[in-house]
Amino acid sequence: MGPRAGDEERPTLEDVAAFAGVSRSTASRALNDDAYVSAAAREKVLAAARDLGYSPNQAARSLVTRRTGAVAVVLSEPESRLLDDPYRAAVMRAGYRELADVGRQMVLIFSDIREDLSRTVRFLEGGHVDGALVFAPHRADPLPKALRLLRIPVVFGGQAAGIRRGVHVVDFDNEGGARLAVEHLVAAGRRRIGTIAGPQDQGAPIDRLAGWRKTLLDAGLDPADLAEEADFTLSGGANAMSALLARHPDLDAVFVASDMMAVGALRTLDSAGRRIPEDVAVVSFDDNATLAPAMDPPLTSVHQDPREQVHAMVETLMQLLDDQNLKPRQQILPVSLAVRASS
Amino acid sequence: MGPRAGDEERPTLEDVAAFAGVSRSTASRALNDDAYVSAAAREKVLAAARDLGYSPNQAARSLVTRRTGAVAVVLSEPESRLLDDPYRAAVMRAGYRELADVGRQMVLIFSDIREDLSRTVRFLEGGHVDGALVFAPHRADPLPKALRLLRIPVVFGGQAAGIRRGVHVVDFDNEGGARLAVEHLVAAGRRRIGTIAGPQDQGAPIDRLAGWRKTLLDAGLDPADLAEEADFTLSGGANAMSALLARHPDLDAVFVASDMMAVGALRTLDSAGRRIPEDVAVVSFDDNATLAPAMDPPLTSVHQDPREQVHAMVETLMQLLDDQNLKPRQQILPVSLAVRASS
DNA sequence: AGCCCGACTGGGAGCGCTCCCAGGTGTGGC
DNA sequence: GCCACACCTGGGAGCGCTCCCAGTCGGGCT
Repeated sequence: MGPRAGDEERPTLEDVAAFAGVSRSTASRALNDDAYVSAAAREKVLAAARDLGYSPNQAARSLVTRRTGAVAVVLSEPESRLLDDPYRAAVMRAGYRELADVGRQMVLIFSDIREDLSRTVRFLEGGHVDGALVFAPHRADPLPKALRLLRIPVVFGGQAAGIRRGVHVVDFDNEGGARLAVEHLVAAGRRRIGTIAGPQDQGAPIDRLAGWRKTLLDAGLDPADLAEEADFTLSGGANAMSALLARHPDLDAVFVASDMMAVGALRTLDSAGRRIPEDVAVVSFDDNATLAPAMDPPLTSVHQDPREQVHAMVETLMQLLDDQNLKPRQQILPVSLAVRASS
Repeated sequence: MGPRAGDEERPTLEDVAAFAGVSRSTASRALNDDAYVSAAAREKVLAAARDLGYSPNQAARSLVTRRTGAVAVVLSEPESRLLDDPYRAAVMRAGYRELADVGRQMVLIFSDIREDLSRTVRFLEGGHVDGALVFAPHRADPLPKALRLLRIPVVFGGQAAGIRRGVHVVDFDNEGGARLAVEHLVAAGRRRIGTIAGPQDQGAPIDRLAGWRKTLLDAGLDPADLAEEADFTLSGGANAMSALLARHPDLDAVFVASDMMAVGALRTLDSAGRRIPEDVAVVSFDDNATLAPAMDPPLTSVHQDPREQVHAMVETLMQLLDDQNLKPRQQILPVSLAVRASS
């Protein structure tokens, strides 16, 4: 009829009901497998839906149920990160899968740029999604605060540095992981143990640095001047390694706060003629499945499973959807050390 | 009132209208900046919306407009790919940005697994999105066919190998890119030019292999036995390189169908004691911004800009949304050669 | 025989929005 | 002076669905 052919043919629930010879209500009940539908009716409705190629109009449904079936996954990373951060890629992947498993659709949101904040908030407000999983916001990030005002169910992945209370958080034991790494190095007889830390405006890198420092002190070693901050990128790791090496040519081990930076560090060490692990032992963090074991030498790394984190986050969010008043809880997931040839 | 406090406070358009002292219709017009609203009324409505913290209910809106404002980006890649394929990451990023620029929300869909197909189709049918951008489907992929039946506007990114007609496609000149690469090697005096090809069930790798072969023949060189197929992964590239080297120790150049595989090839060549580019020149495809220039030595690579591709796809989709009967068109984007130290 | 209760069904209301249409007001042209 | 035609406004209908409520039917109890 109109300019667009084919569009108006989409059958509605009414059509299905008529075709099956029942009422709209019964058809709805059958399709949503409510109780109180006779087997015969259910059968007829399902057949009708199949024959007509019916699929429910989500807009209409969510208008009345006030549920969309979608969950936002918000990554508030600097632009550059996403391209080369395999951990975030794994998070996305896991988010998609875990949400699909509970019948929810993932809606990805990148919120790294200034202007994106208002867009992000507007989107979240618009009722497009039932809740949100928010990853690794920065300390300066205004997003967490904005989200709390919205009263939209939110679960954070990784500490929102600074905001710890009143929110749901699923994090790894970053400090404990760093401790594992450094204790491993100490046990191997290393004494000049440096670290390449991540950006100190995020929760995880802060905790990893703290873990390194405390463990050194506990072992009676002096951390002074042995830490270098980088930005989680390969080149950042390489540069930080150069700086450390320049300051401490006698360095015999380094704890790197991410696999990606460790790759850069490895490169620098190689150029500087250091043998790994004979001259300098390297332990990193993330234990990315495609990165850590593939390096030369394979990296000893603190293992954390993004899928496990996301799974816990989704679980919490689902509970939150059922009961908005669920009291805020923080889950700290354990990590382990995958020992390989680099240490 | 109900079990969930706070929820029912969300203001509706009616509330805004009442607050502003106008009718619902006028409020709607003001917010959607339709014509025929007095400046005074518009002003009052906007102020009311701001004061009440109003944001429109998308479900209600799209129920009547039959538009959701969302566009699906479908990646039908094997699971492993996504984690280490920086090109796909760039595509996602660009998709997000380009769609945001035209006021659309990106909804990511991974459709690599069997069971996902029906889920994907159901989702696309459910009216969640206005259209879809579908990337690099495999020859065996049933998705393209399913999508055509839906009559949902779709633009393909990269040839849906096999299906070329009747669909909108934005692709790069893969064959031309391979030609550029090989001609560059020939001009540099190379005579034993191998290739590491990508999976031959996808359009792009097929065309790249064809370009390599034809250019060799045109130069009077024999391509026989000099091609090795791999799966676009780092380790796949490394293994393929080993195989090539074993067959042809006198190889003096290799054209690799992706940056990632080239990284693997580089590693193998290095282990085998080959100097690059003195002994073996390497040219790859993708020219990934974070990968190609960062290698040692930096990679000569065929440059293609994912953002440009996505931009063209979004543009086409927008036209398609306006006019469903737009006649199918194929756009082939040009590529160039970024010459660096590896060749 | 009467009654209750559980199983099942259909109609109506309404979610929050956009669009159509009828109506009102002002301005210009004949 | 009146019509034509812009500009602007409000009410009503209705998008497709879910949920509530009334109602029917048939057994098992007292």
